[in-house]
Amino acid sequence: MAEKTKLWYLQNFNLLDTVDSSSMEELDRRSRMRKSSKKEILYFPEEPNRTIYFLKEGKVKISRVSEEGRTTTLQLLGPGEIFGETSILGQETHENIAEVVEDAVICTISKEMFQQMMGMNPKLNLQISKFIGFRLRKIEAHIEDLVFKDAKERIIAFLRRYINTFGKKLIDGWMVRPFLTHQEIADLTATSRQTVTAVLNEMVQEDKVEYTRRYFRVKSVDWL
Amino acid sequence: MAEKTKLWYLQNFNLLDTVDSSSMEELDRRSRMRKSSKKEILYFPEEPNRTIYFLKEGKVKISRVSEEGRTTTLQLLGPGEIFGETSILGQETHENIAEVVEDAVICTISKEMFQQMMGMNPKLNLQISKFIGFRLRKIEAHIEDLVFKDAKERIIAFLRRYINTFGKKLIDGWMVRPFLTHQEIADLTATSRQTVTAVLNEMVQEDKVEYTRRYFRVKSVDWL
DNA sequence: CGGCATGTGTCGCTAAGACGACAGACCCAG
DNA sequence: CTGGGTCTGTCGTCTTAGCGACACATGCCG
Repeated sequence: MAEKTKLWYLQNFNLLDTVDSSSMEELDRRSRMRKSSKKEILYFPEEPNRTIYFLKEGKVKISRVSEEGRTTTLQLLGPGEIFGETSILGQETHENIAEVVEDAVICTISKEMFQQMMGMNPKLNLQISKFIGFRLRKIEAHIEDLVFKDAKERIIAFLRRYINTFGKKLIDGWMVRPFLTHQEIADLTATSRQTVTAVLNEMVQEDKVEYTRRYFRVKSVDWL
Repeated sequence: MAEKTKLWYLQNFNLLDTVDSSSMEELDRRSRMRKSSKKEILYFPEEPNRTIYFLKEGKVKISRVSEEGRTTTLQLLGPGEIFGETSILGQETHENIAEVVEDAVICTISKEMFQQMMGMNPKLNLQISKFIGFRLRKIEAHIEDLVFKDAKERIIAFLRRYINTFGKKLIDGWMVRPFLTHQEIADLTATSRQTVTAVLNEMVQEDKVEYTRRYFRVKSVDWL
């Protein structure tokens, strides 16, 4: 099951790879590219939602802030992912915040143009459907984590995903760089900064892991 | 904001209403209808996912069970709603359990047929997109509740939604029937049965609410 | 109509984990 | 190279809510 999902994911990871070259060119023509640096906010809740974003480089986080000011991060996105896809699902205003967390290169295209392209290109249409299905599953898995896992398990599950998505495999383990702050991990896992610190250090004690502010290293290959 | 969502929801509530009559007939021809009684399971996790379900009457719950046997309910669906829509989003096996919780009348159609119809009918296509967007928002709101609200707030928020969706307005309040068991509410809100009992009785103390095993009544119109 | 299964009400215990506080480390900008 | 802002490590405290236990109510079915 895990195997299957992984394969499926890899096959479908980069939406744009599977689009035929003529559409690809059209997309290229019709979209705009820009660079955004860390801390830039791409959209806020309540803002009109008329654009699809393709993240080429960097990282973007999608999050929510409660009325009392608490923050939770719904997703951390890397190169090859898209976001703002709810605009093509009839959602007229944003409900989340999109913030660049690592200097990014982003392509944008208006939902109208994109919908037009989808209409002419069944393959693209299919890809987008699959992508949305994938996102739905991801969100439901997030709920499952929140309900069934305790804080420590959530943090570890997140680290696994993070390493798998953004890390590099070494002979003797895995490495990710740059690493996140404890607060960022806390927001991603709905825990507190202090708990993240504690769990991380416990893993260091157990000699499973090593980290500084710059990198995070897993000392075993099969920690997955 | 809440107003808008409500309106939007009502406009789009019954997917089938907005489909033009020729497609409607076709759908009617191609789908199968059946009755299912309480406790019947429509699908389990891991089962192949090749069908769209239209719930005409009754209630169905979509839930998950953890490895340790804990249960959480992701959604409680009523007449006019559809489920199993992930089949058209490329999800090949189910990840949730669909169980009838109130005797139901359900139409089913194979995903292939439905996709074919969607291809020929842009209006239907649009409706389904909106529906999926709506579902996505609902799930994200669920996460927000889990992260930001405490047990009591989640229970109350759920009761509001439940009353709004399934209740009838009275001169002096609202009424729903039949009512859920405390355990069912607990599963829906990721709390424990005892906590639900406590919260419910606290509301009875405060004279806001009245209930038996058969019905639940809110004693004020503006409890919404 | 009586008994058994299922649901409710209420305790008291316990643990998880949030939070504030504060010291010390780190790191970049000036 | 140094100082201030940010991040980390560690305590102790406090609250929330889950859980087991058990008595009682309800109601369904034979």
